[in-house]
Amino acid sequence: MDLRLFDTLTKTKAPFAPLDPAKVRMYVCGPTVYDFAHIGNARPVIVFDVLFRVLRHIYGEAHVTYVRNITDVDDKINARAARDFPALALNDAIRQVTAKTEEQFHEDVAALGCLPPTIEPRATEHIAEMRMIIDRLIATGNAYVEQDHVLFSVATMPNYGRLARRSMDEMLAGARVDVAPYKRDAMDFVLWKPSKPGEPSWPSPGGIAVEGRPGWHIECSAMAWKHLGEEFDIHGGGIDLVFPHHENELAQTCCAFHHERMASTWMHNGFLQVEGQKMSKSLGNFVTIRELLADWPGEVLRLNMLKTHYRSPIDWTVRGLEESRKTLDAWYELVGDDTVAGGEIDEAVAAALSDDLNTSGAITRLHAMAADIRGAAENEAAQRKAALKASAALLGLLTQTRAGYLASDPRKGSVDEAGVMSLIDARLKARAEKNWAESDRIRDELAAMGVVLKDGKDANGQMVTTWELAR
RNA sequence: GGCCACGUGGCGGAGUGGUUACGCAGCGGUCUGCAAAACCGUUUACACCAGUUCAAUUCUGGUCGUGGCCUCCA
Repeated sequence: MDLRLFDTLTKTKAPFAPLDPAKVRMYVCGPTVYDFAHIGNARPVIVFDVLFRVLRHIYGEAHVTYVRNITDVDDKINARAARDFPALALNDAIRQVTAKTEEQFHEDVAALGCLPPTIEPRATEHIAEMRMIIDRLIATGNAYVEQDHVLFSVATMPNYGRLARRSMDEMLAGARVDVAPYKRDAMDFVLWKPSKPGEPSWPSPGGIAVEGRPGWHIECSAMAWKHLGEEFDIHGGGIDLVFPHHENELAQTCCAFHHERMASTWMHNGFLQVEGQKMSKSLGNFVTIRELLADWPGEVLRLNMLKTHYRSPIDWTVRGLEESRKTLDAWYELVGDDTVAGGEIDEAVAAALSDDLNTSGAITRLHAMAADIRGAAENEAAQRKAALKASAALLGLLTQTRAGYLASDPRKGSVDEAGVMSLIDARLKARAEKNWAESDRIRDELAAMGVVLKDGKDANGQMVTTWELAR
């Protein structure tokens, strides 16, 4: 399985060769924990979960380290803490906000079928590493102290702008940033800044007397360095992070450790729109994972996300979700609960995923595999079901039992199952007596409850009626 | 304003210099007491205009449209 990945830095798809195949290392920028994650936040989590699974498949579970950080130092967190816990001291309030939000995030992404990362570091636990990197940058002349701030001097980094593919002139031409008085150059960015009274603060680097807190970009440089080293294999995140966040991380890490590269491959997922419009609170189409999970099984959200290639923009629509649910309903009905374990992963599925995570290509192949099960003899069908499950699992799909999947459908709770079953029995009885009027009346009654009947025959030719919720 | 990405049939969405993507929906059929489900079959495409080529949806240029970044938003 030859993995090829698209690298944002070179804008080309290239064969992936880990620095050390015994220790494949990936870093993905995680959430800032101040509120429920929205469906746009879910995209990188799901996309890089698929990559994590593919890497584990190729190199072995023990040989892949996936680091996804939690940003728990941030102005928005401070604001939220002050708003929600006015009675507490700010630092205690912040802990309340970050602990609660982190737990919600973990619940949400687990429902989306995402594996926990190998390591999930918190920014607040890596202040010492940030100070160390900042002091190194000051020592090398890449950073300077001004009015109790530490700033990165962009002019000292000849390649600055290469990830975002823009020159300094271009950036200045389009800049709408106010140049702060402590900046020597308009493009310089903050590594460390003084804390306001009551805000979280730590002893500052660079010999600054007052306490302060880190800038955003330095957090990721520090956490990636601590857990993955000076150079590692894959750095991922949303495309909006390319500039300035990743550009600045790259500058910090490369200058501090004297490397040309930070990560061998930079990967960025595309943006998500909702019903054809950009998601924003003012448009009222801001949709959280939690809200979607109230209407759809988590796995439906996952499949819906993976139908589109990760670099393409995706339009998140109810119509698309309905289609995704229909597909999963059918697949789960097909494989059932009695699938034998240890199925072989289909080569075409693996090949599609190794081609820069072509998830739609892989899903196409899953459809074909499902069709093959329908036509197969019973003993062969069992094998093919196992293969379908094993192959889908590489995308984190069909990882549950059918019962587990059905139970994850929030609509299920709205129906009285025992009542439905007794109505079905009554209808079968009426049918046996050829009382079609009564049979149809019961069918209509169930339909009014949103229950659709499916008549079939079992192996002995006996009439069997199953039901599902209206689509 | 500067930089960048993308535009495939009713919808979603791969891919390719010349051959059916696939899924959903629709339509026809089998089955059924009638339906539904299932199964079989099937219509519709490559934004626009030029250029390169024997041949372009696929390469090049332009136009229009959509989206992203430049405002610590994935």
